[in-house]
Amino acid sequence: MQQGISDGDYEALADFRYALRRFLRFSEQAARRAGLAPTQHQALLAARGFAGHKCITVGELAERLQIKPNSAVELVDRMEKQGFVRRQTSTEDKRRVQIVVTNEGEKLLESLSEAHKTELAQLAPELRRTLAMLQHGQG
Amino acid sequence: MQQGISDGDYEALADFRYALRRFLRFSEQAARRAGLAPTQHQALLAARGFAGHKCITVGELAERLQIKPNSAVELVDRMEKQGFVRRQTSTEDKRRVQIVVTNEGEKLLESLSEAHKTELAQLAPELRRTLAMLQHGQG
DNA sequence: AAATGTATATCGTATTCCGATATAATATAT
DNA sequence: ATATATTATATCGGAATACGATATACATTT
Repeated sequence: MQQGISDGDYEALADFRYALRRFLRFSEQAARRAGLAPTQHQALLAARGFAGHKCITVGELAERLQIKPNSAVELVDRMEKQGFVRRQTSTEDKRRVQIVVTNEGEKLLESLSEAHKTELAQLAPELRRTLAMLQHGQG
Repeated sequence: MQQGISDGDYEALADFRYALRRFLRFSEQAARRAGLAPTQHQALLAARGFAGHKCITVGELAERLQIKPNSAVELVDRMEKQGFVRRQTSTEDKRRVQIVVTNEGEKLLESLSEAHKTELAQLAPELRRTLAMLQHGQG
């Protein structure tokens, strides 16, 4: 069989999506409880977790969040207004704007990240299971 | 250390989110190309992949998509209008409304599911890697 | 049969992403 | 060096969709 979708495949795909949705919903609610819009949380994480501690730029943020650059601009607007990040125009290339996470932002992110690490430990088995089901069938 | 978030944890969490975002974006675009809103695609999948071939109800759909029941109602409204599903009030409990996928819906879902199976085969290693990084550190 | 509970439906609202467009800075070509 | 093209960010109006509050129909309990 070169492709072809079986009942088991549909079920695995559906279960995988369900596990993802639960994770994303947990994440949304945790962020909201912390006073952050979900995407703001993800932006803080993208900034803080950007490889090698370089400051992320607006464009790079857009890529990491898979949104359009103009949407990233608006996202940073909102976060800056609430004091979670600061803008800093790059000295090398003055078109670029780097995003600096404030102490307040950092604090929120740390607490959220602990919760996420815990939650992911719970959900990882189900994610792995459904992925494996898709690839090796039978479950 | 009983918890505590390291640089590596932030990076793993961020990379995991990035992989998820890319998958979700792929999925969105594939659905849109097929003429489906992303959530409609996921609803079709949830209906078709619902364990044991029972017809999914509006409320169960809401649970599988992790949205509120009234949002599921609206989603089904839109899908019904476009001819991807039909409503069928349950005979056992006339409060419940079962969602029947039409041939057209089924056809779209099959083609999308093949694409998703392929794409997930690509992305699974990165998902597994970032999950493992979070739990066993060192990458 | 009255009261309580559950499943779906309706409607106005809010959030956020996007496309189109503008502006500033840099890179390239002549 | 200067005109042109490209890249990065910003602005704004519009569209989609999920939500809360509320309504209705059916079912269950007492």
